[in-house]
Amino acid sequence: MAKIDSSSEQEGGAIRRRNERAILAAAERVFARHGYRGASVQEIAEQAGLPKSNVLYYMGSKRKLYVRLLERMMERWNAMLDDISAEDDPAEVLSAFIRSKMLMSRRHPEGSRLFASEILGGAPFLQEYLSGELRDWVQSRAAVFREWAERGLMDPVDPVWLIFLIWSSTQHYADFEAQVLGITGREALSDEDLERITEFLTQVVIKGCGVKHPAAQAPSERTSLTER
Amino acid sequence: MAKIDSSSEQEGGAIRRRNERAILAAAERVFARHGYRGASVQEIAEQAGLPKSNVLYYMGSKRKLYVRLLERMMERWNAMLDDISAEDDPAEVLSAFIRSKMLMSRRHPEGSRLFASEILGGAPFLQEYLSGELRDWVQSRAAVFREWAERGLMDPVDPVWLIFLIWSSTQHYADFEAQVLGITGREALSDEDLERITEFLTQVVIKGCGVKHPAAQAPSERTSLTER
DNA sequence: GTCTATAAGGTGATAGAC
DNA sequence: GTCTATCACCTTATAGAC
Repeated sequence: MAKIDSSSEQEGGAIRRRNERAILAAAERVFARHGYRGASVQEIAEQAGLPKSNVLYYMGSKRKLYVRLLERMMERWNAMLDDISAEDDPAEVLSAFIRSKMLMSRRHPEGSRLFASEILGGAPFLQEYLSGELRDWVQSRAAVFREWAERGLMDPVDPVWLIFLIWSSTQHYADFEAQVLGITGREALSDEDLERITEFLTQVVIKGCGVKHPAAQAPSERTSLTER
Repeated sequence: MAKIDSSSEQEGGAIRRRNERAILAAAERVFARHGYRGASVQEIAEQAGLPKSNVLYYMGSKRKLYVRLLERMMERWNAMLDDISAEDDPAEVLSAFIRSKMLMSRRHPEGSRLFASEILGGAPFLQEYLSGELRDWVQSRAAVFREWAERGLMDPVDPVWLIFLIWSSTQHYADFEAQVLGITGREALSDEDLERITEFLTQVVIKGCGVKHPAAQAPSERTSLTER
């Protein structure tokens, strides 16, 4: 994958850094809302408080800007995906997995929607990533889940469908936010709501997959999957 | 307006009906892929095998065409949403719910993605529907779920989060099809795959929410299969 | 570095020929 | 009923003034 130059080094002045940040934030919103084609550089520029040409000057092209946003989102994603091993406790790993995904929906809803929009459109820019890097990640987790099942630590569910279940049910609160708010009649979901939902999803997944709790072991501090 | 009336007194002749069908099918694909703004009437016309002006002649405007597609999808949705009562068996109702949603993803993937795209963009055309009709539907189901919980037929989970869980995890296979195929390395999901996924989701939800099986099992505590 | 002006082409919609 | 020609506008991108 292409590296991400975080734009903060070298010749980037304070102005450039500030403008780029504003453009990226605005672009994430606009692309998330209208998709790649539906988004216009003009609208991005307006939301960033800059003239249109400035956006193209900094980012090169609409396409490059879009790819850069996708890569930034993939980096956030990767930063979250720690390694696990068959020696870890299934309940803890699954719980941390769900929690970190919910946190991702909470902290980067526009990024999540940008990603969703890209997938919805057939993933023209991400097909390589999906069938390469991400597929490998899923397969390695699946192998661990299968070993847990063999050891009788959980039911022999298909690990891939389980991963999709966790992804979809957590991303839902970012991607379908408009629906969630409309149906619940809320203006926004509170931290407390999110906590309740996280607990609900964790319980359903762990209980639903027959995950055994380690008999004599208190839940140890396992913070590698959770942010902060 | 002189109308050539050939063999059909209904609104629109055979040609019109055929063309409208082609336009609706093409438009659903294009809107699903690129969103409302990103879709062009030109592309819809090409995929329908008609000149651009013809699409606008039949449908009035891009906007009307889009709204018509959303309404058609809502109709399909409504046709699926049977009434339930607290007297029904929870396991059966939840199982049927999941199965019908999976079938919806299977039969109308473009419609599902069109809907998803609309929600992703903030649901500008559907806000009324979400906070009105659909909200009422959810609330009435939620009331039934709560009564089941009070009767001890299932765990006291929040019904709304449960409905979102079922929606998200089933729609995932239509909306994120590109991701699912990329990761699984398949060309398409087979009927058998869908059946397995349906069974998996059903099991996780029913077991995860502690839904009791009606006739076969006495309500006494059986801790051999589920904890607590 | 920053922004105005403009190029080259696509957009939704419509008028009017057939 | 059907389709070609056209409208005014908006799109991305660039050239060049300050």
